[in-house]
Amino acid sequence: MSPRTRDQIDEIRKQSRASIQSAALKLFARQGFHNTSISEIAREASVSKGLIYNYFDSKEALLKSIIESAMDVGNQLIGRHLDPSQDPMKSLAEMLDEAFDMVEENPKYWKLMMSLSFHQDVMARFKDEIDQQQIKNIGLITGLLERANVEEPEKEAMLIAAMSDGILLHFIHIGPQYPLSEMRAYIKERMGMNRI
Amino acid sequence: MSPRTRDQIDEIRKQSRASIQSAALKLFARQGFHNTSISEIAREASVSKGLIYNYFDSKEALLKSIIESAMDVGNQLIGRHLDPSQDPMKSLAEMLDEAFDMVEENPKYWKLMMSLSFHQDVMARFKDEIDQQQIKNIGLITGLLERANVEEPEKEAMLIAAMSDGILLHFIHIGPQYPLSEMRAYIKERMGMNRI
Amino acid sequence: MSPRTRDQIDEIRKQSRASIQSAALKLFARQGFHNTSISEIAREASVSKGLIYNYFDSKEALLKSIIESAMDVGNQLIGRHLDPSQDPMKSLAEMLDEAFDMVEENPKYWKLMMSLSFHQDVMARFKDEIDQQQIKNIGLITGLLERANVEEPEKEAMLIAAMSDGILLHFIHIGPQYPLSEMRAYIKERMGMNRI
Amino acid sequence: MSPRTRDQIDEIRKQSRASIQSAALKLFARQGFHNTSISEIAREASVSKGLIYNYFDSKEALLKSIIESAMDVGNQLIGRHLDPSQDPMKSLAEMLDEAFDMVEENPKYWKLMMSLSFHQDVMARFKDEIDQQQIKNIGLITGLLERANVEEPEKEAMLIAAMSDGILLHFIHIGPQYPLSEMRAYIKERMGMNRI
DNA sequence: GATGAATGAGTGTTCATTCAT
DNA sequence: AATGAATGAACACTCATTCAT
Repeated sequence: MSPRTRDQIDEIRKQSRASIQSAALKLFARQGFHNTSISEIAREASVSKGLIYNYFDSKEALLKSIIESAMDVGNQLIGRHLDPSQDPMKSLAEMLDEAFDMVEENPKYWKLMMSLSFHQDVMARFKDEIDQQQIKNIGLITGLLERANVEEPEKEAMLIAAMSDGILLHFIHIGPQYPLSEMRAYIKERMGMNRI
Repeated sequence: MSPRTRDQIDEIRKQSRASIQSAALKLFARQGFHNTSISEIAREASVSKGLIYNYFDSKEALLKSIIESAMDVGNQLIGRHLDPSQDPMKSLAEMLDEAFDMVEENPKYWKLMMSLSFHQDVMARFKDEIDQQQIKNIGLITGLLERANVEEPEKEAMLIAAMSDGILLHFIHIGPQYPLSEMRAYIKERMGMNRI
Repeated sequence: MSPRTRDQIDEIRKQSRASIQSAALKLFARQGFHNTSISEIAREASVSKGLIYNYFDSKEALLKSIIESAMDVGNQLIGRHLDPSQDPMKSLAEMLDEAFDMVEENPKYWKLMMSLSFHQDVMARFKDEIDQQQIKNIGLITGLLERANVEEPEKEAMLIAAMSDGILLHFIHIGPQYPLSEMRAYIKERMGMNRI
Repeated sequence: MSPRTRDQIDEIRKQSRASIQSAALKLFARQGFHNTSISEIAREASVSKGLIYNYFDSKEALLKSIIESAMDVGNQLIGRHLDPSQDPMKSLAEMLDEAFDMVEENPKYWKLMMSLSFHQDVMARFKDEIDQQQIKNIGLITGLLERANVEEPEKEAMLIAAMSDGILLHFIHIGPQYPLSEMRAYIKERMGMNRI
């Protein structure tokens, strides 16, 4: 009956926060943000409605915390494939592989993120960051293609980016019956990433 | 003194319907279906709330009418270029041209539709219908590519579809500075539609 | 093409008014006042919504016109059975018969009227009149029973009134399978109106 | 600091529920179901609109709960007086006494319920249930009268039921100056319940 | 006399948020 | 740290009523 230590309290807080975020993500991804109520989240997390407001200022703040604590994942993909000592087409292929793997492993999450990227109200402060990342990606790919002596490196880069996003888009919309692996292989062959 | 003629009434109805649909599309695309209220649509269309229900049974019926219109446009576009007496790659090139023309001529509309397609709260209701159309369209393009003796006609068809949607997606995010015309030309060259 | 004569116009007006009232009564009786919309009445009368307002100031005024143009029917029943030269129990029996006949012939109408008699908002100005009529009826029956040397004429009058209204009430609530005729015969026998 | 105990919560819920039901009954009876808004009920119960939906799924569910409560009371009243070892006419007299007592002790409540029973918009929803109960009750009284060797037990049962409801109806219309006690005594005498 | 497009106040219902405990 | 009763603004939708024709 002695009071909990600070460490115990911190641990409890951390777990409560996490289980709320997890329940919210699950529901947001399944049924959208506006179509998910705080009551549902509370029920899913086996927690009272009131408790959610102990940890998050509002439903929107809860969403933002989810986005923020996961945005890094995407950001880190980029830097991992800049090794100038490696064959550029191989780098490109690996980058593509990793992106496809990520989406394939957690399609619901990326569906949610894509869907959210069109909500101006919620995403206002993230849109810029996302656009930046997009432009940076194109630039990076262009650089790789230049090193590979491709003829129109920028257009090719944009085409590869559009193709990849288009395929992921279709995968996200159509779901697991979309032949993601085959398309991944086909795009690499078709765009000359298998030269080695 | 006498009531309006049927023709007058029909004209009035047609215009009211259209302006409501247009306002609704604009708002649905900008802020999502669940996050757009009938009041907002009414205000945007400069019309009373009640009038919307003279023309559409429900908010959802209004949405459906918008989506069905867009699907019709897409369906007709493809149908116009299936003439079996013509060179299939030429048909494909014309199809692509017309699609890009449409987007270039009315970018706002297609921006809205594309944006709308990411709102899963919206698309859940129409997923089946849309999937059907997607499959049919892929099938038609696959048919053209078979006639053109392309090696992997189905994968190539899916790649072309993904590419088009990917370009459109980027156009939407990046805006008017996206080199849409150049990409159109590059695609046709890169995908072998300039053989003739 | 000559303008209609005044007589023709009057005839048209009269018929339009009547068909609106008739449609309204039908619907009010079937589904209640608040649950019947002007649109439904217009449809039932094969008339435009606007036309109803040419003839009646409001939905409530339409209801009042229906009640007023029919209230007389009930009021007239009373006076017809006061002939002091007739055996009082026979008068009573006849009065009862006529009341039962009326309700049996048009149960829906009387159901509506009873139902309305409890709506203070609509019936405010009719309630008093109806209550008056009730009290007058009791007084009249008491008089008849005194002439017939019944022991407790006022209580007996109130009992007969309560019985009659109770039976009609049950008939109205339960509908055509209620054995109205048998009950009518039984009450007359049980209350001594068959002495003759 | 700690959340309320379950007992405290149960007590709060019970009281809130009851005050909403009470306010609703009052208004439904006075002005009908369709003509009473949830806002009015909330105002009458000094409670927010939203709270009503914490306790009742819909306006109709609220109505149903009110009617079912009243039907329970009626059902239990009859059940209490069916002891087969007792003189049946005495049972009947006691039943009647208790019913009149109930009305006399809480005239407002029964006034409301009776008034409610005339709103066909309300009763349509419960007609079947109520008819069932009515038939069952008539059957039970008929049984008592058979045991008492009354000549036409079923008609007599229906007459007693009609009489009771008729008296209640008059009591409601005429108000407190209606001689309820005298009528009760007179009925029992007149219908042969004082044989003992 | 007659029409029906248009209005907007009002309805039942939902839900993010607050707060006493 | 945690609860859930309570709130009230917002929502989708209905409908009596108006008015230009």
